[in-house]
Amino acid sequence: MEAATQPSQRPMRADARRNRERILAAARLAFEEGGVHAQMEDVARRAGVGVGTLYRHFPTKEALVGELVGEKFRLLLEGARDALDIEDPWEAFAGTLRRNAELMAADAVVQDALMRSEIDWTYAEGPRSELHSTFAVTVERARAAGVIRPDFTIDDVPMIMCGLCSTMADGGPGGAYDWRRHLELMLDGIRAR
Amino acid sequence: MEAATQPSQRPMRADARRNRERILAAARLAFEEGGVHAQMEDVARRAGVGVGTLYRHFPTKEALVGELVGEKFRLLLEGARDALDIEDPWEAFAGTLRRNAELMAADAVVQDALMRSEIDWTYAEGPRSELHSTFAVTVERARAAGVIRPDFTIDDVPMIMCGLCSTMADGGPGGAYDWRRHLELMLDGIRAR
DNA sequence: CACGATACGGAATCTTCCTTCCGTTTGTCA
DNA sequence: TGACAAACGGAAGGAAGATTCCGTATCGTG
Repeated sequence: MEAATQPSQRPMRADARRNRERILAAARLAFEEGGVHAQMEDVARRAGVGVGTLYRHFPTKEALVGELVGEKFRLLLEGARDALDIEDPWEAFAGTLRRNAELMAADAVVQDALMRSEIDWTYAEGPRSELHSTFAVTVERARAAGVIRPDFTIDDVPMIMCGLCSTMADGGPGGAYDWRRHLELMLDGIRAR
Repeated sequence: MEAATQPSQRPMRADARRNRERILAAARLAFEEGGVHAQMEDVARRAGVGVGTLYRHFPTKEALVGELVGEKFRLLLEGARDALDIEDPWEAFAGTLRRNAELMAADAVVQDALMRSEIDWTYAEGPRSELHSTFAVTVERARAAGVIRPDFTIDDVPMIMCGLCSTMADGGPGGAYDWRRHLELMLDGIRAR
């Protein structure tokens, strides 16, 4: 979330800082809608800058997408952290999955990111692994409390989110799938019986 | 599975018929591995023909992929038909999902097809809708028997398969996801309790 | 076996995007 | 305000793939 160009150096010119924000805002918008398919030129246009400027701030499309994915994962991480304060073990677990699913539903890039491997994970690796280990605590707590099936592990979570994201992103031959229902079905499969 | 070029006309030259088969075989192979990403030139090379010949038989990549998707859906349809002969309503339902999931796992194009909307469904529409209505019978039977949750409908099935396919196709940052497990979790969520 | 009609091969063309380059503009500092 | 580095804009350059074109080779028939 800070300068991507220089690790230190003088503070970055005012217009540059402003443009960087504009670009990120435009990218959020463009990628929310079009997923990875959104084009660099489109992002530039929305930001009101030339492509050259866009590339001055983010050396490749991957870097730009990576920044957004990282941003999203930081939000997911927040969700996982908040889960630690929720008393009820099932609520902590299921509630967080629901909340974070909503976050994922909000934009298409990250859905694409979670599904296609075409994205350079290095940009979001930090938040991703931290999310993993943070939510692991909640999973363990739920299991210890006996509210989820005993064979469930934190490693099942990414898979579930992957499946879920695909139902958000797509929406078969008809209209759109009801991904919230998909999640509820899955939660019922995970809950101890 | 018959001539795509002419609705009637004279019988198609011997070498042409042979090449058509070769192309389909090569395409099956190439697309099984690479999904929609497999390239037309690659298909042609594997078939031992030039791209020109490939295009003589299938006017676009979409047409070729469509043919394969249709082929796969015909297999899925068979699965759904066989389900009608299975006594136990739960076995008929769950067993068919398992069997057809295996079929889907066998090649990547159709997974892509089920997920991304980038594919022209007209080519597989027939088998697809027939599959839908055929399996609806088994779903209804399972519900009537009280072995699946009462709010489950046939329309939930494509969504589930979509989610499932994404876990086959991808396999997150680590290796590959265990999609069979994904299916079992989901089945547990669907089964009546 | 000779002659069209068909089919073939694959280089060339077209498209779609991402990325680079460089002449111009703008912010900053003295 | 003048000088200079930093930043800008957007036309041009590439790369990857799908698709077309057309001269050549092959099949099927009289």
